[in-house]
Amino acid sequence: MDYKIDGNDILLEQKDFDLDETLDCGQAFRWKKIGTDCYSGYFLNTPLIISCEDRDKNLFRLKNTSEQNFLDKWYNYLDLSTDYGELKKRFSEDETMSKACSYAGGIRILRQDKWEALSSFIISQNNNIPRIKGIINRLCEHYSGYPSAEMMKDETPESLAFLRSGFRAKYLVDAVSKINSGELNLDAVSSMPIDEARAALMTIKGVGPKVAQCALLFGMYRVEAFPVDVWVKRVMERWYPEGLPDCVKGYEGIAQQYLFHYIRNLEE
DNA sequence: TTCCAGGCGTATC
DNA sequence: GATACGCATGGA
Repeated sequence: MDYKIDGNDILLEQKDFDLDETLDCGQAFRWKKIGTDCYSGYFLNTPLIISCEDRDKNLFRLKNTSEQNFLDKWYNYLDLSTDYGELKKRFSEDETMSKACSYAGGIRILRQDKWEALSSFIISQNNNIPRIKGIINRLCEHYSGYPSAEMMKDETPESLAFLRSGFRAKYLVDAVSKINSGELNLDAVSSMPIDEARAALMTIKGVGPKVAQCALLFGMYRVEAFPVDVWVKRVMERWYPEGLPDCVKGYEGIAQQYLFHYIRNLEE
């Protein structure tokens, strides 16, 4: 990771980073493509416009970003402390993983907010990505930013009708209620042993194994969490009927992102 | 029109 | 514990 200040912007040189593969791959739902290799989005309610200036030189521009903002927020959010080149090398001992890694080599796991990831993946169930984005967009427009659970304390399934989120509204309300009552503390969950953390999240109505694993992986950077959705189920049946290879051990969640992207595009 | 989407709750066995 | 089915909504 290397960067310099350029006027009001940060110029970042970063390998193993592709904006489409990282910001528009179904792990986060608030990034919008506003140009060629250019996205606009948020971490919590801090906005960012980021573009790739030179693909050969791995050069990215974070617009209107102070050095402090970059180091305090975006360095962590974009997971710049993790060497994905090293991970891919390790994963590539396995033939299928090797193909998946070279197919979408610019994937990174975003270190998202706990509540935003949990609530986003509650909304994601039995739903498609464009509609998930639409629902989250309506939520953020209504609240002028992504609302905390505290801000949503008075919501009911009826008051959330404007989201047009269908049967998922009551699940959001249950999550809000358990967090505000203190029955569930996401900071505490994030440091629990993985099985315990998953079980705690699954006390929320509408949170099953898949949503819990996504909340752990994308909201709490628990990279050993392995969400199995319809696509990853196909991956497992096709290539790993005996289970995942040893070379991804401890980083199953990151491997999952490569595999998810790989099989989705393979079957399109 | 019917089918499906980064699943889960419930009923039934 | 396994399996079948309904679920809100909207795009294909």
